[in-house]
Amino acid sequence: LSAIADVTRLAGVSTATVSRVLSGLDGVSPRLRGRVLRSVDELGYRPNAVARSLRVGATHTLGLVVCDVLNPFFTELARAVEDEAREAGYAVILGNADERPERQDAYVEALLDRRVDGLLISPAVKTSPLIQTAVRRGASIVCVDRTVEGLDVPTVRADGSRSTAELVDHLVGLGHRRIATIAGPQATITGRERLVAFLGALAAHGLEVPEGHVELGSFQQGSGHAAMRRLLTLPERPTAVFAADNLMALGALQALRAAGLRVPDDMALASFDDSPWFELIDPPITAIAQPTAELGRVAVRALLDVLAGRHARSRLLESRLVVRASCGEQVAGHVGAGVRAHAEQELED
Amino acid sequence: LSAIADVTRLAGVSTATVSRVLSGLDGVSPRLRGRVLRSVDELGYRPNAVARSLRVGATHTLGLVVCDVLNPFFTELARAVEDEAREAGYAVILGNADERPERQDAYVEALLDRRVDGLLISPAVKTSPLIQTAVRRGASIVCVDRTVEGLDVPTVRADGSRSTAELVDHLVGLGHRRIATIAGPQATITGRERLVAFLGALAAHGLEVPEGHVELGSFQQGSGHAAMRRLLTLPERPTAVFAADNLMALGALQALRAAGLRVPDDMALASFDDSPWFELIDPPITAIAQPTAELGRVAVRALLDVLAGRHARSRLLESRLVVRASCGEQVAGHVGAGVRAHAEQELED
DNA sequence: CTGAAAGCGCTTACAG
DNA sequence: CTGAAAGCGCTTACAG
Repeated sequence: LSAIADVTRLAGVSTATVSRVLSGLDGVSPRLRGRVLRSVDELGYRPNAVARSLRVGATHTLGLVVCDVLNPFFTELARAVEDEAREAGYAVILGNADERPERQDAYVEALLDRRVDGLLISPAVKTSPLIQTAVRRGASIVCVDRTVEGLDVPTVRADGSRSTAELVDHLVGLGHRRIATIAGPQATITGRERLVAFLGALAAHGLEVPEGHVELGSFQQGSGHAAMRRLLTLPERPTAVFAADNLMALGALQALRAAGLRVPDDMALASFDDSPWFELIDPPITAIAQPTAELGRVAVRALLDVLAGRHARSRLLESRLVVRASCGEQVAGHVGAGVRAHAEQELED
Repeated sequence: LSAIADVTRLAGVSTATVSRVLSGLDGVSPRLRGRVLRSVDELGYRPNAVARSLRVGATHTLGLVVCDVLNPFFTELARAVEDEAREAGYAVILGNADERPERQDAYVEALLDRRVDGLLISPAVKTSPLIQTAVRRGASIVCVDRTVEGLDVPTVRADGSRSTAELVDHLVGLGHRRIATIAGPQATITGRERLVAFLGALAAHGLEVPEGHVELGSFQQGSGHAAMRRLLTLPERPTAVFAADNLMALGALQALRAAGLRVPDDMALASFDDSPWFELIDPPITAIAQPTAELGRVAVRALLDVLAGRHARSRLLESRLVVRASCGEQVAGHVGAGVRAHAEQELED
């Protein structure tokens, strides 16, 4: 691999001139410019971005640490992030926390060591001393989907409360009274928020949640499977289950299939996070759709704002209920009113 | 952010000593070592990996360029790559070619500029002059899933021919005679291989493929949808369709649903690439499963071999047919014989 | 055991 | 318009 010195030698100019030509600065005579360009071409010279980064103090690289790359929600998010970042001239290094705080922290550290210009994190849990001190030391960080408690950084997420309440209305409207949930980890804001909204909405209908009707999962597939299996052994079985994410819904469905139970007759099922597969299941699965790609794009833009020294707002996008058949016969026109497509409101300012 | 100079100042030692302590080299007195460690701790000093990389000529970072991150196959692959790389102390920068050659090349260039130690590529198309010259200039590259023509680098992929032939046997055994395919791009080895195997297997059964029964898709969801719609308008409609990947099968299924057709009675469907959703569809979808995660891990190990100057073999893993109900009533014991779980054979050496 | 110094490959004031 | 030189933050021979 050739270095700038090879070019200077071949072109008979100084490194300053080579650098100026390649940076597109003017103030270089056409003659020298031509010689530089020809030499660069002949050598196939490409500037070393590592050296450049050290010198200019920026890597034009963003870090993205997600909770679980196997979760389609985060896949789609990552894709949008990568897309938006690329358009702005940034590469992105991806880290997968696998829902484990220590792995998340290891990634945050590795990315910061590599001097990424900014970091996009969907924190595995609500607390992270490491992230706290990183921010205090001046790291540019934006949280997406989830927040870290007491951390003063812009956060981009979708509200889950409202659509969860709509979902409960939908279920109750269809006659369900014993509604269970497979909740996410209560150490995450999304897991917590969805459970609180679920319980609150049931209470608003005067419904109590019996012992054992709140299962705590890990947001991963296996935990959804196990939780549904436990729910099925309950003496007073629920008639409907709300899974707090995509992957747990998948696991729950597998458990229902394995038990030979039919949806929605034996058990209604609804999920947070939509999936293109849901409409192909028989019956199609009712779900709450997040504006996933938009979350990613908005988060990147917020991070770019931070990097540019501009003020970046936190943003709370809307999620929306997509009613299909998995909770029972649909009452015509029942839910339409509450549904707004990805409208958005602000958290702060 | 503090630099090594801050530590030397606080600890009253030279940069050499700080560097030695942090690199875990011995030959530093306990007294100085203690002072360095205390100062590092107090400052929260973390060595700048960019500077280190420039000095030692290695970034401990791998690049991964995949065709399409929205494709679950590549998601799972990426996850395995990231996992295996992390265990070896490497971070991975992810690039998404989105099945577009020019975007792939842009990523390859950006990653090489950033001096990744090695590059894992699943090339969007069979030819890439850029990759060719990169290899000639000494870049460490391993191909995964797909190859580049005439490129002499280790390649890790799964054989699709054998299981595709098994699938055709399965279809013919169930009485299908008019079998169509939604093939992948013929400029990719996987797309080509699967189509060639499909046509070959039909020929072995004495079956011809009528005009219009070979649809060419892009490996992406929309193309599967469009292709199935076209197949449905054919005067002599096929009774079975083989989709050359996951996403096109998803699109095809959506088209069948939209047309109100039942699987397998109105149309049998099988797919290359398995999905956890397939067993939840009614009927469960017959598919060819690749050892995806293993492909990723093996590819990383091959790349690490290259980086270590060891010889790395190309590897051809086996894929396997997973018979479910989407092609018709299953004849008991019919396919079992040909099925081997992820056995493997070598391409070279 | 310790430090002064060179050097990785760039960019960018500074001087001419 | 051009180049010599400093410096980004490290590591690593080299000398003592």
